[in-house]
Amino acid sequence: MPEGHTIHRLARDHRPLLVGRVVSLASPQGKFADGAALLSGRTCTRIEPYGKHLWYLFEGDLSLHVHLGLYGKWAVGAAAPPEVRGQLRLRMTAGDAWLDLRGPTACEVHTRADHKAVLARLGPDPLRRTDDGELAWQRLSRSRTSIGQLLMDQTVLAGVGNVYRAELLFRARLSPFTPGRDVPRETWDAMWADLRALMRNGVKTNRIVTTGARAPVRREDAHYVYRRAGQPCRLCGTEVRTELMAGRNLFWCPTEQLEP
DNA sequence: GGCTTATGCGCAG
DNA sequence: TGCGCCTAAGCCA
Repeated sequence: MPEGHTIHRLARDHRPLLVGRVVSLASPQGKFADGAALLSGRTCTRIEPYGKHLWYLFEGDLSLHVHLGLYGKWAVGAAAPPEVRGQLRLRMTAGDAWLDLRGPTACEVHTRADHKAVLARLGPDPLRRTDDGELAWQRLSRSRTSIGQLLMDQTVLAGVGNVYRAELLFRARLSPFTPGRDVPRETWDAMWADLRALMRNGVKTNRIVTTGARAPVRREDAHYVYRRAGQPCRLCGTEVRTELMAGRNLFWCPTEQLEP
């Protein structure tokens, strides 16, 4: 489930397998053959997540840039890697570990300049301790675009996807259709703080749970509104609604979530 | 086993 | 605005 928390979790899980080690790269599918050859045999120095992007830095100022998109997935294991089958974009091996990447939107070699260029167009990432919501506020508080769309705009905020969007707005009791510039400052401050807490919990548990349900959380108890169209709102019983907003399914409760 | 759906995003038009 | 990427889980039979 690749929203920002997934990417930060992957970084955390992959670091002990790769950082400080010589890594071999291959692209059985062939689509990344040149890049794999270029990076193979180098030592991985650092793994850096930012929003939904992930960089594996190697010596020589080159990095592997991965964006999972909607379908991308990593599989990881120790000892003998499984027999290659299907479309395997990238296999990395280091020591005992193997890491297989399938279906990513982006898997490419970045120079330091490429890396910087991507970072330059991303908004603050709630999962980065030193980032703060001020930059996002400057953008959204001047925009007539709906808060529902702004939250998904990676140049405003990095790492939020469709699940966090829907759940954050519900928890703030804010209508997704509210123009950015009509969002009260204190509402935004509370949303930023809430988002940080939600996403940190997402990294820890490797899933998105926003209802405060206690573990073990059943899938149907994990969210307030996301993918609950037609079901009763957990607070007021009103049917949760859905509608396409900028090509993505939006979910909200029309009773609980009002414009300010 | 087949069909539907999806947490993303760049591109054509 | 709609399509294509390309994968896997969830659902049905």
